[in-house]
Amino acid sequence: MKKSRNTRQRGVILGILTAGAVHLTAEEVCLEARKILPSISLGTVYRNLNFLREQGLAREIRSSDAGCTRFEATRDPHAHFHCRRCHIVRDIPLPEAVAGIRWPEAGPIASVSSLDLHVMGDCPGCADT
Amino acid sequence: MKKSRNTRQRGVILGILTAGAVHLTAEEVCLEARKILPSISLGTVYRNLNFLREQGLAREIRSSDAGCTRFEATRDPHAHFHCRRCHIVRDIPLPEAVAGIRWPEAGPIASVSSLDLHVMGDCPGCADT
DNA sequence: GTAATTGCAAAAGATTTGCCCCATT
DNA sequence: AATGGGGCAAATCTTTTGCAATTAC
Repeated sequence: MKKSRNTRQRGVILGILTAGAVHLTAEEVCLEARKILPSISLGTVYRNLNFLREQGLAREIRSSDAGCTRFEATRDPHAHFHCRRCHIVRDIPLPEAVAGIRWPEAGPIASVSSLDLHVMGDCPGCADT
Repeated sequence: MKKSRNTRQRGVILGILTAGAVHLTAEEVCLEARKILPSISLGTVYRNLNFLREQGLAREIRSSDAGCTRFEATRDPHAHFHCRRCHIVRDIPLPEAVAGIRWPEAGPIASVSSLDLHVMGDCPGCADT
């Protein structure tokens, strides 16, 4: 693994992703980080998000729903729920039925490294309206 | 539903998406379309892809893997397999286990409108290498 | 004839990159 | 001291949009 340094910026960014189960855009991470390091630049945020992703500490989330890429800290396997009305993204448990699938059953797959499951629908708040 | 016209461009684009289980970027759709309509513009391709999506005839696919958005014609529910090496995207059957889930079991969900399941891994060709 | 749609080019976003300086090791 | 990383700005890439000309109905 490549040599890397423990910069203030990198620590802050990882801290932001780790605090709470948030799903932030790069820009949101940057705004958040500026509360602590007012001069951090968006370029640095992107560079670190990519770095953290390569290290396996962060993941990208892209739904077919919301516009741009969001990031989260890597944690236990889980799925994402997207409310099609208010566009909130929430973690939901990965149903056991999914976790238990023997994937090669599903066709031309030699081996599986990860899963992305997105569930689109209405959240309780929006469904009432 | 809004009034709409049956233009040559729109027909060609839908034809491209429908032919074979392809997953193309907007640019690829444009190149393909130019074999038939040499002067079609990328803007028109985007406009039509969005139109077809709103009509429910096409879907966007965004993986956390490959770079940009791909499009496919709407068909029976299925999942997507992404080879992390050659970046091919293939349809795979949606496992029954997933299709059968009672989603409200999964937490704060009032109702579900659709699912996106992406499986990342190696395809047989790449696994040998 | 009318209005939706196209082609083109400019605009808008999102993300990456070059360069020079600073800070971690 | 050496060099990975940061800040800034320019460059890239993808997608959207304004507008005048065109075409389906």
